Amino acid sequence: MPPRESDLSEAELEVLKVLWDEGPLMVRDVLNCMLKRGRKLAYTTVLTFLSRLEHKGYVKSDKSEMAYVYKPTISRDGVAKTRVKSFLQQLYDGSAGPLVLQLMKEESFTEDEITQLQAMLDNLEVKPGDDEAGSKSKRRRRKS
Amino acid sequence: MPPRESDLSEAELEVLKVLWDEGPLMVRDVLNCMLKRGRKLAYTTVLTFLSRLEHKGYVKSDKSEMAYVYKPTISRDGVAKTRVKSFLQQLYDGSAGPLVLQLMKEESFTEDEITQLQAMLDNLEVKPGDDEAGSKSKRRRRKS
DNA sequence: GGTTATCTACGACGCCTGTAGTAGGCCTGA
DNA sequence: TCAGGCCTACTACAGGCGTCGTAGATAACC
Repeated sequence: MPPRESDLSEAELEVLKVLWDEGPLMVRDVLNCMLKRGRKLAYTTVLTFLSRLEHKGYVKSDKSEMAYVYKPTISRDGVAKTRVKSFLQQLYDGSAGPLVLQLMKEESFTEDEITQLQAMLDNLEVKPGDDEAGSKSKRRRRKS
Repeated sequence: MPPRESDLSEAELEVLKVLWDEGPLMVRDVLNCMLKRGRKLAYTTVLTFLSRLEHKGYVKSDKSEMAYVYKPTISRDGVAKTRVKSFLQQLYDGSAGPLVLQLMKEESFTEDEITQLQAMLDNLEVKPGDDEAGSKSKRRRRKS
């Protein structure tokens, strides 16, 4: 197997984030955003990251006016999904349950998130099939 | 900042997993476990990983009988926590809500997990007006 | 005792990553 | 027209990581 799957490195991800947040940008704009975010680096470093990202297919550049404008080719959500998947695989053998449980135990949530969670849970509990027969004992209350 | 925080690489994590699962082992045993798990590599490669892990302080070795026996110095949970934290930081700016929501949406859970989740949620949802003095944040945690 | 199987210590190598310098091209204002 | 800027292409380099190979020490066996 190849030494390493061509994935996003940490620095590359940061650049992508800027592009997601601020839309298509020229190198200098990306640099400025990074600086604004407390990330100190050189113009050419940013250029390197963008080139590598383009090489890997994560951004596309268009020559417009003076300089190239870079724009992501994948969505933040897409990346998030992929990374969550592989994270899950890495640490929990692919099952989400333990992670969620741990997060619920260790982290905190907004009222809003809690409400949504409750809603999803209600939904989950009723969804796994209409087979009311059998294991209804395990089912928990649904919202009335 | 240093090029990279001295963290666990992917391969090193795999080795650690073996040690967590199987207890203190000698190099050869670790190798055999890895092979059993479908990870093909050379004896010396495993040795390298173990040495690096020891150098980083994640395992300790004791000379017993013929060969060194390696044993983790951190718990699986400890590592999991750290990594979840940094993962959260990387992708969701540190807040767990969005991740949990996404997981709930995309992944599936066992009855048991759902039950536990519900229980935790119930715990989270304290009655209105409780307010543990000076509610500066709208985040909720379980009572500890 | 010589051969064989282990184990450990070192070194090596190529790829990836973070970070940047340099050189050459093009635009612009004096 | 020339100096000063800004832009891109190319090169570099050190350190981490995945993967081993080799050589010396040690134990075990015939």
